[in-house]
Amino acid sequence: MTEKATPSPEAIKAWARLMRVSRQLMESAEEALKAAGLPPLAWYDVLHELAEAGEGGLRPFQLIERTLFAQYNISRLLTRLEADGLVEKLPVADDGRGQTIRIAAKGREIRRQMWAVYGRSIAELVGAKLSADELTMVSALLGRLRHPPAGD
Amino acid sequence: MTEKATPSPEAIKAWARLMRVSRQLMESAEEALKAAGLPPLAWYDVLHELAEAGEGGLRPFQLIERTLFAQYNISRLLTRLEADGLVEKLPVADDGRGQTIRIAAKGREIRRQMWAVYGRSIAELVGAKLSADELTMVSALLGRLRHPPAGD
DNA sequence: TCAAGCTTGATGCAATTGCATCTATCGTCT
DNA sequence: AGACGATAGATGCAATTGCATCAAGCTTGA
Repeated sequence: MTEKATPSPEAIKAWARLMRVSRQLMESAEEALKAAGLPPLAWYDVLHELAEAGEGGLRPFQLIERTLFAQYNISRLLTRLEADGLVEKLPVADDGRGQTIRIAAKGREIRRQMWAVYGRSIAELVGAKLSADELTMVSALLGRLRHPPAGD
Repeated sequence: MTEKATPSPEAIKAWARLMRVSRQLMESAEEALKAAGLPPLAWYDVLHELAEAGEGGLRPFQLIERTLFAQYNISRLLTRLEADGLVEKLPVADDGRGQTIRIAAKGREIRRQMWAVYGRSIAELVGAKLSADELTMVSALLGRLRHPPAGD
């Protein structure tokens, strides 16, 4: 496990699998959403975070931390979400620069509809392919690849 | 492991980890290439396939099968690669529609330079985090998520 | 208090992606 | 041969992304 310039064959294979499978799965899920006439996955990620945050909402920079999207990406995504009435932008009292984003009723509804499709994709693409123990093992191993690493 | 509309918590967690970690790792690798003044990962994928194919080259539709890129994406990528002198487009004898793409000497050289950086990323981001056995396990588990599945 | 630097979020512009469609050629069937 | 559908690859146009930069507000420190 020492740092080397040239990766082991096992590392190369794991990397290749990871890249290929994740892309394939993501595209499948994306396709299912599109087929249902629903917005793309990125919207779900944001709506999910906002739904979990509740009425207090979140600041855009918090969304950036949680979703890993780029700043300009979030900025424009929020513009679209607001234009569609899925979120509200509220001024924040103690910081004139900032704003608080709160999910709107329509946003919760769209998120619900998206989850019906997205959740089904997850169940079919992942839940149906591996046992609970195997899924837990995948999570644990992938967790150690994060930065910072975590094994939970 | 029956098909359900609502995925298990284990499936959701594994999915989330997979999406998040793969994106994070990809971005790290991409960033390393950019920092080295080298082209993006997509170029590597194509050059890699072409290098493996050897002098015979590959048809664009074969590249699509191997890399999972969209047709228009490959078409434009090849235009750029050719413009940079990394590949050659050759007419193919028995099919007037098609062409054969062959990697050029400069393409091999760029690929070599990219691998120096990319390989290091893989070694650091993956090879240094998990043992060989664990990496093999990751590959096997992810392999079962492919379509079609494979466990090798 | 006010200048200098940092943080938050937006935006102009170029490059890329996605979608739909197009052209050209091929293969097949009559 | 000729028509019809399928396949290979390119491309116009709209949407999105990435990069760099900007404007506005905050914080600190002399």
